[in-house]
Amino acid sequence: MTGNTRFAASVHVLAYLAYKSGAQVTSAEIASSVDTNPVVIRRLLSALVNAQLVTGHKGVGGGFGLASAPANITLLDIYRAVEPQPDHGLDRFTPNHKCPVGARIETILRTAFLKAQTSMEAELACISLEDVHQQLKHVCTGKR
Amino acid sequence: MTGNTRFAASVHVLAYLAYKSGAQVTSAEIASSVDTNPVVIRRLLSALVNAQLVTGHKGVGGGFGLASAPANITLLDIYRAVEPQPDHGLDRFTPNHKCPVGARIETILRTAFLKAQTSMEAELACISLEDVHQQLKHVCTGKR
DNA sequence: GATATCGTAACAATGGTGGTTACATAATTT
DNA sequence: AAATTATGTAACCACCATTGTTACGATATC
Repeated sequence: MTGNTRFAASVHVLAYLAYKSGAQVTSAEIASSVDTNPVVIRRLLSALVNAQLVTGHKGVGGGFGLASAPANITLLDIYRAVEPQPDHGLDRFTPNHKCPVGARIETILRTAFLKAQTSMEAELACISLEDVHQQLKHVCTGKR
Repeated sequence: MTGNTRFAASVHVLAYLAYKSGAQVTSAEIASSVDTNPVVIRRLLSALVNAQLVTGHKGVGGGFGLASAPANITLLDIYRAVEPQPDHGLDRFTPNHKCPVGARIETILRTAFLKAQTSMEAELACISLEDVHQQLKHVCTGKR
């Protein structure tokens, strides 16, 4: 186990919206696809609406839909919408500054982590929701 | 906050061993530099010994030392020694397989996460403990 | 006005993380 | 061999993030 399921679930949510292209989809319907509680989905959608990846409407016939074409939404957009800025534990890592190593290691680690993070994000930026949508249609899972 | 402090602390530990080049260093001394409990340090060192990055010796005059030259140890080696294989929450993410999206999204996400992870690890592989050691000596922190 | 739906607070259950104590094991020194 | 020093690791605790759940107010449609 590592990390939370927010990013995975959010990609699922947006993939589902792409799959239902254009329609207004309720949190209950999405929750059924993700197999979780509608409130959990609405929490994610709240962040996604905030990031302007999704639009939501209340009331009868309401629900959620993509705010942009799938080709214009990358996994990095989704990642940034629902994940806090990762720090690899640096905020809880408080070495002894009286030690020459402890005094300087944080700066060095910060630089290294930033490089790693930037590289990972660049990879996520290369994958669009449209790519995911295409794979959804063509991937043969070989399961069941 | 994101993630644990094991990787950051482990890099600190190895940087400290590089700093004390060759000497046998006790877990208590390292703990003082990291500002934590010696048992926490020994837990990390246990993993690092297992990964053959460090050697340890019991008894009077015992302690720990690097198993290789700093130039031969990369941050990726350290990362892999102390962090479990990250899955971005995929093991707890169990969508409804009766839904066409839920049935296929896991495979797609696995592929995407693997790309991102591989990219990040490649970046960590580019930084050696020797690099960190050099920075330790030259970095001007500008603090205080 | 009734109904459907979102938005969000509040709370519980679970599990990971880090700190601490305790103690067995092993190596060195005398 | 006995004392000392240090590792190795189990056990336990406190803390916090994550997720699921209930509840309920707000809002849009019919």
